[in-house]
Amino acid sequence: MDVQHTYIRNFSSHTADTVTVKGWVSNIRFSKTNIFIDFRDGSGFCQVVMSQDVLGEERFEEAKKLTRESSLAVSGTLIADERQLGGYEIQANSFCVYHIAVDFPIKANETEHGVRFLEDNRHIWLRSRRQWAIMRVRNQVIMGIHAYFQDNGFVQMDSPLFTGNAAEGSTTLFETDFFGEPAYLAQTGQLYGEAMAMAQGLIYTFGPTFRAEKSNTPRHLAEFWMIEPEMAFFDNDMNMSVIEGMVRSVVSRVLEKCETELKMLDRDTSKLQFAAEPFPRIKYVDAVKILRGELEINGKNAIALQEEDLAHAKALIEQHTAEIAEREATIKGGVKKGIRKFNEQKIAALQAEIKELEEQVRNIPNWIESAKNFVDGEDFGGSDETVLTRVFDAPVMVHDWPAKIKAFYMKEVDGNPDYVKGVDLLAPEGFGEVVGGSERETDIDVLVKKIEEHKLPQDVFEWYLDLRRFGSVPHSGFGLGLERLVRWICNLNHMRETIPFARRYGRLNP
RNA sequence: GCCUCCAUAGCUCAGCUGGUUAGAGCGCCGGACUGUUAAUCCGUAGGUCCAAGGUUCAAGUCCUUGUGGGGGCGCCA
Repeated sequence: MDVQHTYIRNFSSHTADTVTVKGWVSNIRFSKTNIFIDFRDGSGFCQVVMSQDVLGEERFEEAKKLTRESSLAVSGTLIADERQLGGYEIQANSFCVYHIAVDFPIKANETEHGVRFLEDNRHIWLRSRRQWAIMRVRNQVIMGIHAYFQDNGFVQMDSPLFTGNAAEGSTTLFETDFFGEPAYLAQTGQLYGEAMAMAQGLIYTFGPTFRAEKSNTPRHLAEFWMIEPEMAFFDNDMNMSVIEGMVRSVVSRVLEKCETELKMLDRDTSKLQFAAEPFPRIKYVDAVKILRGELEINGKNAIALQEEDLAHAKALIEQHTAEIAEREATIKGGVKKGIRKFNEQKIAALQAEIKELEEQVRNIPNWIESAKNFVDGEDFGGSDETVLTRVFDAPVMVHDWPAKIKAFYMKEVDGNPDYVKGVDLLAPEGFGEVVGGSERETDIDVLVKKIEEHKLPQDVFEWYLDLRRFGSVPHSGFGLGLERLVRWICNLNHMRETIPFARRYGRLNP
């Protein structure tokens, strides 16, 4: 690629003294003879200094007209400076303005805005540091997934987005008009993936998926990107090995390639460094026992841990409240403005934290009740996943689920047809289900029986049944939610930040 | 779909049991100062208090309905 200017990310390999960069003003500070610009060019961030001494009075006056998000090209001397983010600073010799931006609505500190305002302004919110970092991580997650599968001999396939029927019969689908016939936007490509796996052996899909449920939660989108590998001659244990291998590979790639981004996101990366031993694999029946506090893991009791968390949250609230009172007393005592401001900021931060803690104090008792009274045979709720994963340090794989709460195509556990060989990967820190998969039923008679039991129309599955008529083999696969993985790795409290333009219940624009 | 909280300046919020002319911080604009890091200091401008109806001598504040939003639950990747 041949370009005339330099990208900030390439500064470390840049040899000449002078550079030309093209980009935008992220933030700007004026002093009498210097202007300091937080400059961004898409590839990174760098401080640009414009001095009256260097530029001359006339050009310096021009530079004073720059505003946040104005666009410009700058040529100048590249100076290594450890104090600056990225380790460099540019002393400008000349500059050329493309456009002066007027009244950019988003503040330099995006956390001062409400979520509604930011999402309404998503098209320009994407420019903020935090969103820049998230999108960079997302990019590495995507490339990491491709790399893992490609390196292991998988073939990428695209499954259709229009389907003539609801595949699993359970979820609500978006209906569209397909030349006069009703058609639905795909909620999964799995059945097509199975067909392709019988042709290519190892395949994976990577594409958009649509769910029309009116889910209004931080972990649901109406349009999201799903990765669905399907492996011929793989049983569910091998399936779990693939899940673990892929997740480890992607997470370590992000840790390696996105150090700056994760730092910008203030991510505690120790939580993403898993021990060498395999991710715990626990059967559903044992997960239920752990949840009810009847089974301990490494001396950890799930219910007791929640009670500890609750007590801890309460103690922290008291501690913060005391600190706020103390700081308020300091302010009332009459202090210099700088000190007053400093204390006011601390108080605001503490109050925000208290708000979150109070949310926990409200929620945890419900979670404990829900976990204690969990009914064997039911599906886990969001809070149950949080309580369950709390006793582990790594992601957990829960397998061998009750047949009645899982899809028709899952293979029965040998000698125990009430359970099926499904597996869910639950991420730690309350992020919940990231992967759902299973070994598929291979016996056509069992499959036909299951289709009947699930009250699904057999005729639309005839092509799928053909896969069992001609060389049926054991095979497995899973679905990975890209945005859920990004959310967990970046430690985001909502899915709306994991994708450039979120499409979810109540949000279609911009 | 259910539970719960909320809607006040461009943005984030305060406004107590109803009581004269509705406040702050940030941003904008003007000025001062300054190798600055969310710069700092001084000043100006900026409001149909979500909508409709009701209670009252008096409503940003209380009641009803509607609309929009946050958080939790369900459905799941």
